[in-house]
Amino acid sequence: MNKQIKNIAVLEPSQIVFEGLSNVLSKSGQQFHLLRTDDLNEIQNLAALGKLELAVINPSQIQNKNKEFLSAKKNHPGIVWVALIYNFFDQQLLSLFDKVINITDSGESIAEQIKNLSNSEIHSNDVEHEQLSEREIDVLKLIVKGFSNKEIADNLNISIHTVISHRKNISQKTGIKSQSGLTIYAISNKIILIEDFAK
Amino acid sequence: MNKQIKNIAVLEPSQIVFEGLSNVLSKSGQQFHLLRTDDLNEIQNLAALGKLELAVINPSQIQNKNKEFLSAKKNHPGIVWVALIYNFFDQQLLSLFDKVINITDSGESIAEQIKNLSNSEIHSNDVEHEQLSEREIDVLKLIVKGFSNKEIADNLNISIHTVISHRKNISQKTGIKSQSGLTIYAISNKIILIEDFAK
DNA sequence: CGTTTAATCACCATTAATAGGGAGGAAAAA
DNA sequence: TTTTTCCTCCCTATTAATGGTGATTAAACG
Repeated sequence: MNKQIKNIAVLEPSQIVFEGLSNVLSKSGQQFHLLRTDDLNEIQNLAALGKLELAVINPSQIQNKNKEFLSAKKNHPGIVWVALIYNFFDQQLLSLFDKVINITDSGESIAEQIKNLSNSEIHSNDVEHEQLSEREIDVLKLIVKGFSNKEIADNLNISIHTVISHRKNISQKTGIKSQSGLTIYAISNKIILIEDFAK
Repeated sequence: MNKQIKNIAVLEPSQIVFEGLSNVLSKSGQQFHLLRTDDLNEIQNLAALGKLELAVINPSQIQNKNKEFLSAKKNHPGIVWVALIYNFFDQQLLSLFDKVINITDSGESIAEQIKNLSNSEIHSNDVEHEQLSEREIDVLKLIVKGFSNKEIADNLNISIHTVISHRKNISQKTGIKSQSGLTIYAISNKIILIEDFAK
């Protein structure tokens, strides 16, 4: 088993999670060097300096930055990209990662999973995530809030036909037809926050 | 400022979160003694021994155990009940707690919030939640999955009229008419799990 | 300077959902 | 035992959403 120090970039907004991860990994018998980062660019800079083997990322931090993330992956194929999740995320987003680790797994399990990740034999299926346009997101937000097409039209000061057009495009792009599916899509993609509803 | 050791019971399934919290609190300048627990009973046992001042709880651990939780609160009025959240929770569930802390807050902020919590001047509003009937929940689950009334009827082997009736009652009871609202209601109340969608 | 994308608007036909109105039976609570 | 709740079913209108096809304009990309 590889006993070298592994350098890991961590993109995670919660200090608690970062420190917990650090603790858990330090007990694993392998040495890790964790670097806390604030964005993808920082990870890319670290990667450019070499010796970075893993990037552990909270997927919320790359949301709506798919292209950026994909290009980072392309530019640094030696890195294993790990999603550390403690929330609901869209499957398409998670599929961009080489590995998904859940925060509720036991410490040993997490350490084991990270230990065993090597930068070989990783191949990901880069699904191009079709982005919604600004206007489509406007409409989606209102759909999710339960507004009718008419209400959405009034709200955005456009014709109901336009709203319907946008809806069609949203359905086509996402492959989701039901309002509930769109709601879940919107929650998963942080287009809306569920807290807004629990007012 | 109080410089005594504070005993805190922590009900949190994620080891990472527990250890991160422990780290963050240890840097606060006040001494805390964290006891990791697996369920409410354990917290009550600790409370019975006295000297327990705070309980930090992941609300998912008391979901569907509202009565148990309320009785624990009643039995141990000296304890401050804190929700530590890193997920979406129903506002009514969170309102059972004396304080809600978000995991994405900075370490200093979290430590500060916990330091400043005293077991005085805490009062909560215990809201009774109107329950949906079994059958209504069956229907709601299918609504949220995006099924049409016809599909729901076929699925449950009842007439479409019955489905519509149930929908009427659900709307009346919850005050929610839109599919998206119901979806969020169902997610918040764990009637459905969002993971089921990300198949 | 074309090409593409986004945003806007339109019509038509079909299907689905909502908002009212009831009604009967079974089971549980008062 | 009366009352209430739940589950089941039905009807009539009205409103909303979907699917398809198309068109115009403006901005952005190359």
